[in-house]
Amino acid sequence: MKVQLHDGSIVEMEKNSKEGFEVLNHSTSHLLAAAIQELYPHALFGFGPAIEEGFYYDIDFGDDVITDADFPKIEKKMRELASRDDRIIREQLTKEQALELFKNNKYKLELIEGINEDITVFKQGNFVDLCRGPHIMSTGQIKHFKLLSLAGAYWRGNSDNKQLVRIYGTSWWSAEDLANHLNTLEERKKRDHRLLGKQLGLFMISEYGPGFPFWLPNGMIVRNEIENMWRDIQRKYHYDIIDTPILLSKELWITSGHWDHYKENMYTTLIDDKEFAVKPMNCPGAILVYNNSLHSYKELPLRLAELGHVHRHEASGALNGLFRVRSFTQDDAHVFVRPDQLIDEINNILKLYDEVYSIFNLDYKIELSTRPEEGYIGDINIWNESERILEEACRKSGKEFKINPGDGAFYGPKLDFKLKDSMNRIWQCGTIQLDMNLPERFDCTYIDKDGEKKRPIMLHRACLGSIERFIGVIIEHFAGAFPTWLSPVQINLLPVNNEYHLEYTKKLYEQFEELGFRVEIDDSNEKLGYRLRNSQVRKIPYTIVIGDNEVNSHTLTYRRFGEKDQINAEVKDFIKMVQEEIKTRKNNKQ
RNA sequence: GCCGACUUAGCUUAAUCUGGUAGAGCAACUGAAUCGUAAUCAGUAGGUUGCGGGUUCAAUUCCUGUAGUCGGCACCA
Repeated sequence: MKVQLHDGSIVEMEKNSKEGFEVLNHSTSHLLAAAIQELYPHALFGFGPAIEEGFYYDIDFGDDVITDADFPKIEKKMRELASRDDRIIREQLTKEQALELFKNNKYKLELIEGINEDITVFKQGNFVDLCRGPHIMSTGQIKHFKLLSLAGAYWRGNSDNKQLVRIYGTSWWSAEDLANHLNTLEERKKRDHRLLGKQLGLFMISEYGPGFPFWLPNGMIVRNEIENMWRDIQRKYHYDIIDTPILLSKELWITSGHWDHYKENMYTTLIDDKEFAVKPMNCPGAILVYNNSLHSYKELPLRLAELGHVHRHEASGALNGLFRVRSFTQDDAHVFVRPDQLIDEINNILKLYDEVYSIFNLDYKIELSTRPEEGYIGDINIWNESERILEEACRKSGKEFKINPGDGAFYGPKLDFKLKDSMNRIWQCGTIQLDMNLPERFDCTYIDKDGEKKRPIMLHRACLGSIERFIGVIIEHFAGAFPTWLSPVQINLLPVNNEYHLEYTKKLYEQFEELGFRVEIDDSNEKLGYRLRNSQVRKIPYTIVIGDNEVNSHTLTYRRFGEKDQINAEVKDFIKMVQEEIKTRKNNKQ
């Protein structure tokens, strides 16, 4: 494909590359704007860029009201314009020419005022847009697109500005690619954890507690299994487990600095006329535990882990299933280390994270955020040294790694862990943050070899992040079909005939229950096909059918979720297999 | 919080545009069929149409307020 750039040159580009896709979508956003201009002559245009999986355009429709019911009409106009195959023509303007051309569009004028380089516009038919490109050569190449949704978006991303109407769409080179993409969107919808959470009885959110999830029995099993795994991991990596109060005095939050920076997101209450706050973070609690006793340099690193139940007042519009809630539990830990231990400790945590993410078959990449230019606290030598250590440790991990210069918090550099799920979506879950602030504020110390009091470095680390959110992620990652160790029900026993085969089935049930398997019998008065279907709908890992053959041979026949194969097995072999799967927390993809 | 849309039985939804006693499928319950790998048949029950106010002879339908949800935006020290 040929592409025209900002400087007017025309280059060859691979159609199916990321860049090629972006150019097509960017040009499609112009086509959208051109169609809107014809249909709604008073509309003013803001930004219209390509994004990861498509494009959008921000538009001020004035008094016209647009709904997604208008999409077919707009798409039709877009097709009509595309069929004219207008050439897309780049023109370079002086600032004065540009200001004159866009004199009726306050948004473009604002943009032009801010441009110091060459100003270019791209024209197609009657439509002209301030744009630095790149674009395709003519509109006729735009054939396979769809408008997807409509949303409000602040002009230039600033909530003090007016909201424009943002129209999202996606554009592809072939009908097949478009269909595939729409399929993926459908598949993601089917996997939506809110939908599956309802279908599988995992959790609920009541209108009496927006953002405060309830765990239903099935979801509680998943959650408990994850917490058991968490406990095993903390033991293995030599963490001490603690628990700290949910309500603590306001004074503490003033000392920690949270009150100053965060109070609008904190829930507060009065106890005997004294102000208390519900913890939005666990750090101060952990520090009180640390400061509860005197520490020798020999005790470090001291690793305090906590399933910390925190509450944060999130804006009502931000709430989203388990992904964004007001009450959640962090798999939190605070590690107090001597500077000379930092490198080993970071490696220890990286190893821990890798082990946990592997359990769920989640690949990940790591990002390092370094010291902000201004407003940071702490010794610059510690900053430099710790950034070097973090970078070195990450590079050695062999994972995809990136540095975000200046993105660190004011109190220390951090690592973020971005997980990639089975639908290629990225979720930020884990973090490791160095903190040079709180140990100072709370005067944390240890007694060093030389008998002097020294300041430890504190590391905040959460691997899953929020348990609630993480469960949301894996519901979608596994499409609700949990690995055996996590499944609310692991085995479903179906007697073919509820009279003749029930006795043997019950014996198996008792045996399995004795072994700690989560097992059910479905002897309801329904045909086998009906009960089997139910078992599949509930995504139970093993469905076992017991009929004459099994009763006579003292065996069982099982079928794995999602598979057609019927496997006849000795009872003891089946037990061994399932036990192994649970013990090793085997995931479905292994 | 902001923009927009939505809210009907446990769930999925029809009727809403054009006002006239809310209709179905699944699930539940009852009965019959006892069945070998994704839905057996018949029947019963289930609704102050999110909540409040208004317009109207009459409101699920129109207007308005409010809560929640959804899509985004902003936010996530």
